[in-house]
Amino acid sequence: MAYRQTNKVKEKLDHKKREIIKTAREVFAENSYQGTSIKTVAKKAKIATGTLYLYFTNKESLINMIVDEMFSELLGCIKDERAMYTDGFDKLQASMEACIKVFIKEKNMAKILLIQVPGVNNAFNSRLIEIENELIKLTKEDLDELKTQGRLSGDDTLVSAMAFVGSFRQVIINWLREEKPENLEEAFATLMRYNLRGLGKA
Amino acid sequence: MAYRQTNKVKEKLDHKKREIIKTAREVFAENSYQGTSIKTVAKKAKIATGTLYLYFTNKESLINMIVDEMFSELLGCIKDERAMYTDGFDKLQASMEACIKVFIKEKNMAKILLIQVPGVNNAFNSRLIEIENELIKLTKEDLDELKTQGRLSGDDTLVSAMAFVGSFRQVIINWLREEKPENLEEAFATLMRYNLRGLGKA
DNA sequence: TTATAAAATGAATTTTGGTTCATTTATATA
DNA sequence: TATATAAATGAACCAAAATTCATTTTATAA
Repeated sequence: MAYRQTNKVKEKLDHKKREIIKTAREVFAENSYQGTSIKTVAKKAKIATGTLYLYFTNKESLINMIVDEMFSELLGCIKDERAMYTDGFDKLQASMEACIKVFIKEKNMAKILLIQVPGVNNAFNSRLIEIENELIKLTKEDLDELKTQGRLSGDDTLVSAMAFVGSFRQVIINWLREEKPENLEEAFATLMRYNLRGLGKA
Repeated sequence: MAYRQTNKVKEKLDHKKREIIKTAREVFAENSYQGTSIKTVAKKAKIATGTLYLYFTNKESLINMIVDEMFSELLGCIKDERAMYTDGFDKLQASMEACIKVFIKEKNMAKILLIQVPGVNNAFNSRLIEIENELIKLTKEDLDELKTQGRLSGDDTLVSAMAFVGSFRQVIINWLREEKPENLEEAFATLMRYNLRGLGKA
């Protein structure tokens, strides 16, 4: 044999793959999945379109990789943050605080998850919806626990969990779209108070 | 001249245009804007693809017409319902009740407005955002009024208004996507209580 | 009834965007 | 340095979907 991939090259390729993913996240965040073309991603990543296909078998596998990463990144942060508390209300707060932290740090992820989500028509979107539902499920579990402890109003915990998540979601979306409210951290405190009252914290 | 459009024909054309719009709403609601083809719309409306272009200059003008109509239909209902009350809390409730009523009656509208929203850079998508922001604005006005009356907690009314609208939005989206909660009317009552507590109704 | 113009048709054309592949460039070993 | 193989290129290819247009059908008025 006259050639075998060396470590240096392997690292270079890895780095290039990360570069493609990073660029794709930016492009998907601005336009939707259906709205962005592979050619655009390739051009922005400064590679030929054919090169992209050396790293990903097709458009779908690229977006799948992105969603998989976002999935574990976000839910990982949430679970880490929650693990620091045992009290139900604290865990609730921890979940949303983790979300906000990640979204502030990774605005592109927030845009893909919250703005570009829409229809359920392709595999990509249904994965995104999965993340959302997972968060609602976690929230509902906290609420059920608090309810059995008698520390909550008797309302339907599923609806309450959706209201809880939805209120955060809306504020974050507006922040992403038009920088209103300007200070998301501050809004977070307001939101937390709003929802604790809403839940009927006893 | 040997031919001039008569009233009977004019009416027939009008009716056909309505028929196309109605069909398109159904198709756009199921697939997204980008996901539906003109041919599908035409076939479902039982006309040739070319015929559709006699009524709309292109795909975009069709969706624009649809969004324009939804815009006035929904906001019209909201304003009508609000006009029946003077008290701030009543007006708040009236807004959301109007939304829910319209969405239950016109599920296709709800799906297009809340789920099939495509990417950000689309002209008609900004109209959708307009509707959402208009509702938040109306809500904020109610909250400001209530605040000056000292009937509300002192929290930021913009964030509260977003939380308010967002909580409803989330529940309606889940209802559209997976029929959970099953009974939207009942969820509405729960949501209303949740938000009134959240607002710090005094 | 017939001539004329409107309305409708759907196959043909154009556009768009994902994917491939023959060719070129870079890298590693002898 | 020469050679074999990996990696990269981007024009060409292909499929799907938007749009057009030559032709046919329908409606009006003389």
